[in-house]
Amino acid sequence: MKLDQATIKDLARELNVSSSTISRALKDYPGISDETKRKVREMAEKMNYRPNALARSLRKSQSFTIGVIIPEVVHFFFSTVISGIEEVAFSKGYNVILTQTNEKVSREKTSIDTMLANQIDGLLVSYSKETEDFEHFSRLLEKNFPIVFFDRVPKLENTLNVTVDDYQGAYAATQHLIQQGYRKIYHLAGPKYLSISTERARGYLAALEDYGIQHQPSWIIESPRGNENEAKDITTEVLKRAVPKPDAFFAHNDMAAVGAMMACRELGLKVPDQIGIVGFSDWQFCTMLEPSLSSVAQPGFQMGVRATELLLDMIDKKGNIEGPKNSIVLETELLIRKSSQKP
Amino acid sequence: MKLDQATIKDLARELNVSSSTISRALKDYPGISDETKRKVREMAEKMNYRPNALARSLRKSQSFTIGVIIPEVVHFFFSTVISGIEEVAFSKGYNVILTQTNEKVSREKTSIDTMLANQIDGLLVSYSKETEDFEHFSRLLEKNFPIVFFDRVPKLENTLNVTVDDYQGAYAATQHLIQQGYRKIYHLAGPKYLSISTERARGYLAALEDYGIQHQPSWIIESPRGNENEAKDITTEVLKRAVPKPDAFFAHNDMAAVGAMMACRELGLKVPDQIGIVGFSDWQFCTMLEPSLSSVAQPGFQMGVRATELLLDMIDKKGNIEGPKNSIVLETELLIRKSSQKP
DNA sequence: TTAATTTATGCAGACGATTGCGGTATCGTT
DNA sequence: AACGATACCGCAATCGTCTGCATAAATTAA
Repeated sequence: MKLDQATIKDLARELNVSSSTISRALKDYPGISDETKRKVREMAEKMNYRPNALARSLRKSQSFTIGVIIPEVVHFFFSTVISGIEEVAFSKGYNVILTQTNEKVSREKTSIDTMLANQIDGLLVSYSKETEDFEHFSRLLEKNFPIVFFDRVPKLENTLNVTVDDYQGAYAATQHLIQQGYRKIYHLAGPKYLSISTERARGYLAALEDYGIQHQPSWIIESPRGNENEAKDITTEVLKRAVPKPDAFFAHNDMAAVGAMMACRELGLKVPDQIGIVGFSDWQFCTMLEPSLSSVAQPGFQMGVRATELLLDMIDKKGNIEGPKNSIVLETELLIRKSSQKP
Repeated sequence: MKLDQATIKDLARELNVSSSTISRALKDYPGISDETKRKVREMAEKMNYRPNALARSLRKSQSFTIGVIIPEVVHFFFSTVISGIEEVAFSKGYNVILTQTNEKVSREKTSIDTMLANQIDGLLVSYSKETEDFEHFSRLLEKNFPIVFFDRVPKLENTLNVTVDDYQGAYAATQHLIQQGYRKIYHLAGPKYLSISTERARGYLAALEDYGIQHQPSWIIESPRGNENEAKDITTEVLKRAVPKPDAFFAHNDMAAVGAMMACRELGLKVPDQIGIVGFSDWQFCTMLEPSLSSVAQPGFQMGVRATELLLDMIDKKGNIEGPKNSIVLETELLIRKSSQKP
């Protein structure tokens, strides 16, 4: 069970040199003869030596591991972010330890605790929907612990964030609906305390304003959980009772958009003929649906990449008094498909 | 940047006792007075002491961390497995470090290496599509290193596996199509060297045989990558040229099923009226499609749970000469939706 | 030939937590 | 008064790796 790996000491004993020599030879330090280095390397190969990362981390008090906190892996968007993160981290010799919070603050906190206990060098965070108090983050930030937030960013001063331009994405989506001739455009919004939600709502409203579309507060309907069933129920209600009757929906995510689509289908309303729909995130299934779902694509992989680059940068220049913190905002792309194009 | 955490020594200095006492007090060992324990706990609280998991792991040569290797997080199925894994692991005080191979053996190997360097106590593996040689696993298995394979299991002796009953699931799906009156049932198969693929193909064939359906080898078409575009192309070809013309498809996964559905739509063939379709895995989008896609559901969460339980069990009874190895096969469930029900 | 360098290696003490083995009080017993 | 039993606690080594400092040998300079 325990695979008794050879240690530096074993190599030392075998070659009749000190463990310091082994250590230095393996790291190709100066002051060790080429001959010795060669012998050490050969023996290491022969004995199948693998360094003990724990011991190394303990000694150097740096673990070369970063922690990643995300709400849920099932979300297509987050899974692409993960790929981006791993890509950069691995290429720079860092390990990634990942946990999902399942949208629970409690899990978020314990995860951070165990990650810290494991001496992670930095943290990438997209916090849970439940998180309204950021004390468990600010506590770390005060001590200058490297954290980069992505997608969902906290209302804190002086944090490094990587987001997409939710405002712009929402604006473009809404603008597109308007240009297609839709007028009574309702918005299926996300939870109010998530920055991404409010940004998307802002963009939506701005577009309506800019195009002089008369609207009412009741056009924004919260669909906090953002899954298709919830959205379907809500949309059905709206389609039945709301005045004026909506002729389009801009949803804060694709699941909600699908919910709206399902509601329309059940009520015999044709998409896109009678009702236009645009979602957000460009999940895989968008192109599978009939009609295919227009959506605002977010560069998940890119987000992972940029966030990790930022974080590793922070970690590297530890001593360095932090320069100007440059948060990053990535562009979105509106993908126009059938669900929002009037024939 | 470095959040100079208080160590046991700091507590010891502060309280004028030895570090051994601190260690024992915190672990509530006998032989330490209640008074001392109280003081230690208070001081630990006050100084915000967090044990250094690395040091502990090094000393105990056990890291309380398990490694998880999966092909891709984007796969709905795997993301649910992950949740099951985390659930059990966390509840038993284990950490999880996860990496995706992106279906590449090379990544698989390096991941295992760094995980071992980090002294993981065991490994949960679903290997990549590229993996045809299992030497990097058998090497570890020989040394009795705890590994549990899930979903995709290797052709090796004496391994612990957790799978779903792919054969049965495929059989049920095919049987269902037959009972609905479909006769020319083609199979969109996965890569031949994946056990899950061959099992599903076996179940499919068995059902055809049992119901006395005449069939040909050409009815099984490989769609190795298993995504919707590949499957769509393949299916289009088949629908145009194959003799006899298929009246149903049983796909080895849902993406391929969607591809088939898209092909039918483009060729003006009605699902389920003219063509019946059943997929595998029950991705989220199955219910979103029109017509909704029948699929064989796999208990991903359960699989994660059981696999982790098995693994932790192995880890616990390390010394124990292993008893009979009991692999686990979980039941699938055929979810009948519109795509396979003749009107 | 001797002193000054250079080159190659070893010693020993961290890093933080754990633990076997002892040591010192304190108290009760005979 | 002397002894053993308890109850508490400390010493020191250990896990595997790294590294500042010292040391020895080999080389060069003077």
